[in-house]
Amino acid sequence: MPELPEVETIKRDLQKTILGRKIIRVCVHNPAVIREPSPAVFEKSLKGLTIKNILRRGKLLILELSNGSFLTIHLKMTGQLVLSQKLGNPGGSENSRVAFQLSGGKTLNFNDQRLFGELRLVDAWKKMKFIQGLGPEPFDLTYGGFKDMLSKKKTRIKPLLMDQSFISGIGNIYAAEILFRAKINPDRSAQSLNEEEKKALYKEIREVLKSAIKHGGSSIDDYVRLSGKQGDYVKFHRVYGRQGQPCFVCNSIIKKITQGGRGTYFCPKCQR
DNA sequence: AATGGGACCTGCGCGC
DNA sequence: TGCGCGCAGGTCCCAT
Repeated sequence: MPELPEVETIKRDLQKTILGRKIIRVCVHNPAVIREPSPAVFEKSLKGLTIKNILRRGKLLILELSNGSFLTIHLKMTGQLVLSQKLGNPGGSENSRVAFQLSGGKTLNFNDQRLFGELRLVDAWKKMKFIQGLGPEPFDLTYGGFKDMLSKKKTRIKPLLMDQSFISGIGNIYAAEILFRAKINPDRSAQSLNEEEKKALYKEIREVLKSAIKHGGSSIDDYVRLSGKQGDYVKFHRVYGRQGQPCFVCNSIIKKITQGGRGTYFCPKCQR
């Protein structure tokens, strides 16, 4: 599911709504999503703690708690965080897997149809293996640094943009949208890009992600914001999911190919 | 180093 | 109507 813009949107939604609230009770409806510690310890340890801060690193959400520990949430493909007035129904259509009952009468539900999602309660999030394997945040990168990173890579540019150890936060939707706007064919090798193309890629990474955050992310399938409402960025998509339809720029037919087992959408005329 | 495939799961849409 | 197949915003692990 969510890539950087969606996770950032949820982070900002959480900051506006649950900072300073206390966790009254935790109900684990499906223990599969609790990766550490055991579900019973997870429930017990969180009870009574206050939410002090909300952070994001790559596609990972991090909730800082009043005793110095951290609740980390990875939504993977179908995870959702939804704040509601009442407890989520574990058998309901929203697939509530964990419910956090908060002070002030609201409940934060972690929903996840496919159970790929991962919740962890840890002492030091920066030491997590997942975090240590992450490449730089897109907005922290300088153009010079990005250029150097690209020049060392022989791999194809689209899978590379999705490689979290190369740059963190970009997934399948935004890799496609960024490459379309930068006019780069997804099959090109990273080191084959010329200066102008590298500049365009750097610029579009920032602009596409920034715009997607501004519009609350892309609601394809399951993604919703904390309120349960959809993000509005899909209307700005130019290629993702548009195979067989005409390019908005040149009217050519948008193609779909497979790269690294993932669908890749692009305009064969605009992207060279 | 790079790439492909499968695994983890559930549910949807499609063709027959 | 029903069944089987392919597919899905992610990541990890193994084989070549």
